[in-house]
Amino acid sequence: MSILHILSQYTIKSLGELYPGSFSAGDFQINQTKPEFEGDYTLVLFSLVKKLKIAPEALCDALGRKLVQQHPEIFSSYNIIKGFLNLSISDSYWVNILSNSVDPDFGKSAPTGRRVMVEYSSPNTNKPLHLGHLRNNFLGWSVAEILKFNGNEVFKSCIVNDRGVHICKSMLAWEKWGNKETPKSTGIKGDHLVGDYYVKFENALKREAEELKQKEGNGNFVHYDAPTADKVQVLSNALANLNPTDTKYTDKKEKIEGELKELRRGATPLMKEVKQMLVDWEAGKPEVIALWKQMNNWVYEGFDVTYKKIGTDFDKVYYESNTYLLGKDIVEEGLKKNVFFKKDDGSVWIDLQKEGLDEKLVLRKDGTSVYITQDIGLAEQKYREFNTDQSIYVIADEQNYHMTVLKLICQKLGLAFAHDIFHLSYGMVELPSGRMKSREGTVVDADDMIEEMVKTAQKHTTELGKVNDFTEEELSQLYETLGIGAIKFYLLRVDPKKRMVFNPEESIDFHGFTGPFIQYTHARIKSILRKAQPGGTVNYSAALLPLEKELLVSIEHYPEVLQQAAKELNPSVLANYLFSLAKTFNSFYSEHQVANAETEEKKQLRLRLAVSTGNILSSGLKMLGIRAPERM
RNA sequence: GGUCCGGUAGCUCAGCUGGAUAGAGCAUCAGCCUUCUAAGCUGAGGGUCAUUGGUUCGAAUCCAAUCCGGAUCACCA
Repeated sequence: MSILHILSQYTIKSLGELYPGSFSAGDFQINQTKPEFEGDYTLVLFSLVKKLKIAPEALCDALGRKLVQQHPEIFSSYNIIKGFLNLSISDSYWVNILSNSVDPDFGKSAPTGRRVMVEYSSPNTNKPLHLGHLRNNFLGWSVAEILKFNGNEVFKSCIVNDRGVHICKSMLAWEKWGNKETPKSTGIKGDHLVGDYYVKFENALKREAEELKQKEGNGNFVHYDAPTADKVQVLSNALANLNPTDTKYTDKKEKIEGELKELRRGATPLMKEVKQMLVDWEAGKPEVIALWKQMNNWVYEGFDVTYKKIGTDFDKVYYESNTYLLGKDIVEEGLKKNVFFKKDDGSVWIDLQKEGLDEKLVLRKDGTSVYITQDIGLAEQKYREFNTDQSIYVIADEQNYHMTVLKLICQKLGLAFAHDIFHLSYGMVELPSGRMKSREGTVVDADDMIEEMVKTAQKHTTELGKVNDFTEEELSQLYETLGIGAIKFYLLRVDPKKRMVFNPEESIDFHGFTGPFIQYTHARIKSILRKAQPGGTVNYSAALLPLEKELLVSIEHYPEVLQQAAKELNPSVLANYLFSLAKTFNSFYSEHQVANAETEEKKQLRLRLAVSTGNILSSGLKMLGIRAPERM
């Protein structure tokens, strides 16, 4: 049990003995005492002052006295400043926690039997992974590991978006301009090769759309079918009638121009070909299917290399080409139960206006399903296959609306798992110059990023020359450990919910609040432990020095941090803690000798501090997907 | 326009279930390697916690309004 729990329980008990009525943890607050005051933990009791009609000082004094009196093994003394009750925890309590914390599994919870699925990564197969995908992968993987450590049975899953217009774009471009080149013939990684054709397609599409714009300037609109031509007409008129003095003029103009642009793109010969290709794919046309399989396989080979490097793994992989028809039968049932309704044209909708949302389409008028329909189906299938208590979706916050709707629909359908759907929504990664846009070529490629970080690790390591005796194999291992550790930590140290700015210069820094800083601390500890190992027993009688105690307090806090990280599904809580622990250790290390301590007693204590800190750093980093090197 | 999210040091971020004088890292400046790894340590400067009002013993934290930024509101995925 943690000191916070103990404190809380004893406080409740003592209050009950001192005053009439019953008390709960909500009646007071426990904070770590500010360094400028004496004490370890501070009880904030102001909310009880009114309830008990007693002066803060008197309350603090009565409670402080009682706590120290009844539990001298825990509380050594107390003091009162401005109505805050500062409690000092006895050194023996702190020293005693070492018997638990030297265990490599310190902080691990017993199995709870709770089953959780974490869906993450979920890439499209038309282009290589970029920085945003890395945040998703690291987050999902880490959350899964944190949940495991907290006693949950976890299943990592992934839905591969392996079909659709975007893939057809790459396919068509390769067919047209590819000259049958392959990853092998070009030496280009498969996912990058396919991505290159996606870019080629987009560029060609842009040119065709530009040509259409020229034609439209000359009054030629024959490339549109009748209904689209009408729409274009309406929009063009609206554009012409905009009042330039309107405060929202530029907004409105951009919006209309955007819509016109989309219509124009849709009317290009290339888009028409792509749409035909998609129809052919759905019809199972052999040569289209063959091409699709071939190009997807190239992508998978590329992804495998990247996934292996960054340590991404799954217990279950779903493919959209297998699941895109799911959900239709659920919609049919829902229609019978009047959860959905059918419009005159045959399309099926759900009305979410009571929930403050809009009407949402679930089946097109031609009876085909849309994204959300598949998602309902897949959610149902996952539940059936894994019998989960919770299903977490790691998806960027641009899909907040979609995920709200998904959950709501499942609830309205009365599906058993509906309530257990949780959208772990994370913010997008931006560059100092703004948002990454694949169409404008401002995306940071994941493979490039990793390579650069590994090279930076190599550069630093070589300059410092501390591991010159390593073999080539050991060295390249170390470079990856450090480079990938740096980027993982960089992306995980920020609250997932918040969007974050990726600063290329800052990210390659290996000093300060970084992965390598923590890895370095771990290596230092291992270096000490190669010289001496704890032995005998800790029979500590001298007073703890400030930095010894600070370390112990931090070590004691670890299980609590893990619980919080699991509860909030937030690895940044862990990342911040590990940094703080490492920092404390480094201060301690620079002040005090461990292996050559002043006395044997101190040596034994400090060796255990080193062992415990090393364990926590290594186990914590592991849950962030970061390896802790023995030497660096 | 509706809905949702955010605004804390020059930059990137903690702190947000209300508590004492708001913290880190980077950057800047000044120190520390004959002692277990200096990818480290110690110190200094740097703040109208977007603005205004409210709630109360107490507000960066809660509420309201305003300003600024972002996301989203497809028979796309």
